[in-house]
Amino acid sequence: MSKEKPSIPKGTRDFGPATVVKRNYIFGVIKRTFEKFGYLPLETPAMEQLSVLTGKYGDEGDQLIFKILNSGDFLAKTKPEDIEEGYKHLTRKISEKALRYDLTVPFARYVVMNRNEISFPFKRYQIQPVWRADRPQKGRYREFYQCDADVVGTNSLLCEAEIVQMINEVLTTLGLSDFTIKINHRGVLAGIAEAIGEKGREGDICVAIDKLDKIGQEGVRKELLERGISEGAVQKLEPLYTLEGNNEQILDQLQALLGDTDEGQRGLKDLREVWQYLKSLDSQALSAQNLSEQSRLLLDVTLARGLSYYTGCIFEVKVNNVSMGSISGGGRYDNLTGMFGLPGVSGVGFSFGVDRIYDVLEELGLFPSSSQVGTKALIVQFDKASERYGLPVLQKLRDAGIASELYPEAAKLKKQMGYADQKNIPYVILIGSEEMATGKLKLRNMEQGEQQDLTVEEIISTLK
RNA sequence: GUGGUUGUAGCUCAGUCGGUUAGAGCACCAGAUUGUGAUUCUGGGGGUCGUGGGUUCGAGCCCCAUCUUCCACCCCA
Repeated sequence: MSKEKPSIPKGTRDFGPATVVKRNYIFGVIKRTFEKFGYLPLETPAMEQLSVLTGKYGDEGDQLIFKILNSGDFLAKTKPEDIEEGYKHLTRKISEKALRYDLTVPFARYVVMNRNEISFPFKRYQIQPVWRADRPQKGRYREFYQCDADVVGTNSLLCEAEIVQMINEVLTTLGLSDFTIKINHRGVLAGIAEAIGEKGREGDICVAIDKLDKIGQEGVRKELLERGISEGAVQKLEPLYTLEGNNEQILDQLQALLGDTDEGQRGLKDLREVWQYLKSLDSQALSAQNLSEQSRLLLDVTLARGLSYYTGCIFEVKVNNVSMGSISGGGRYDNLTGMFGLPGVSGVGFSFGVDRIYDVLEELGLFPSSSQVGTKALIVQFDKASERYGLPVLQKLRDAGIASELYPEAAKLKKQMGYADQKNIPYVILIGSEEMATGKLKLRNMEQGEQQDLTVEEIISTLK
């Protein structure tokens, strides 16, 4: 092998300065909103014990966890028989750590480890990358950021209502107006399964009906039958796809259908309570009208979500009229900490997918110019004398809060001007012998190509 | 994990049936212009054709493997 061309792993990306600036704008909006609702920041390690992560995301999820090979002689404890027992067995022998798959499970782990120091309800937000050994696709990366907000230690459905409020606030602040917050409840799904005579089969039913908008009613029917749901049950299920009316009317219809199932009862009661809270909060999610949906908050009985730890309300957010999957999702999990030996702590949370939001804002041209930062003025120098003269000027500009730089060498003017041009610096200040003599510096406006002779103070007041 | 797709200059892409020295635009560098960028003109540098094998007198082009890209599925932010 001769010179090796450098590369980065599949599904990962470098972020150039322009991209980071825009991403930070999104992070900023999300952070400010979370903090406004009383959530505090938390960070956890990039890697967790493998045992903390396995079994929390289902079999599919376990396969997508990036495992970290034990350091040193990772084969020291293995025997030839271990290989024959298959990769799952072998994995436990050679890997004890893994990259985090999401932020919710590490959060639950943190809560359990710090249960005595935390006062409940505990509200935290967390913005960090997560890793999935998935095959990359549009909007799907192997390393991506999640922005989670969770609250544990209360069953109150005010939390669910506030999640709706936060989603609405973040997305509208980012300039999005046509999006749908879908909400459903695991209890409703369980109640449906029971009401159609397939109690306990909601898992299979969910996976199938979740695809309704993609593969259509016939496709779902086929998949349900393949999964062993009876013909009669499928027929009873199908009227649910096309429930008519607004959210409250749908709730009433569901009441009639599932009212006598315990789980259905529980789900509907929760959902009604969420609506009640949102009404009292005068929520925009109830009042705002979308272009493409009748309501921004939409009760959708076909929303299922894969993660197996959800037990109550579940959410998913879709921006309408863009080619992008969901940009946010979450739900209530009653027993996540129970897996780590702390039962009886209910939690609810959700997550924004920044990478997807970025792509959506880019597609819709919604990044404001104010989200661009950069140098405002470049001081051009001709020689040592002008550099010496320029240094205090530079400091004065910075003291005045003006982002500025002095070109660090007496390069050709063409080169220095070109530098300003390329970095999109709007003003250039020229300090030559004439300027030093008069104290009037040349301020050149790079967009208009005009320049005027001004004192440092005049320049500062112009640029401020 | 399954099926397909992509890779040629820093970037976007041409490249005929397998045939001599692989091209263009943009970008970059230098000069025209010793105190003025973006515009104009002139010149210049830059390629192991993703990588490794194979077929052939001869491969950017055909075959195999591998990596990467994008897409569909599974699943998901």
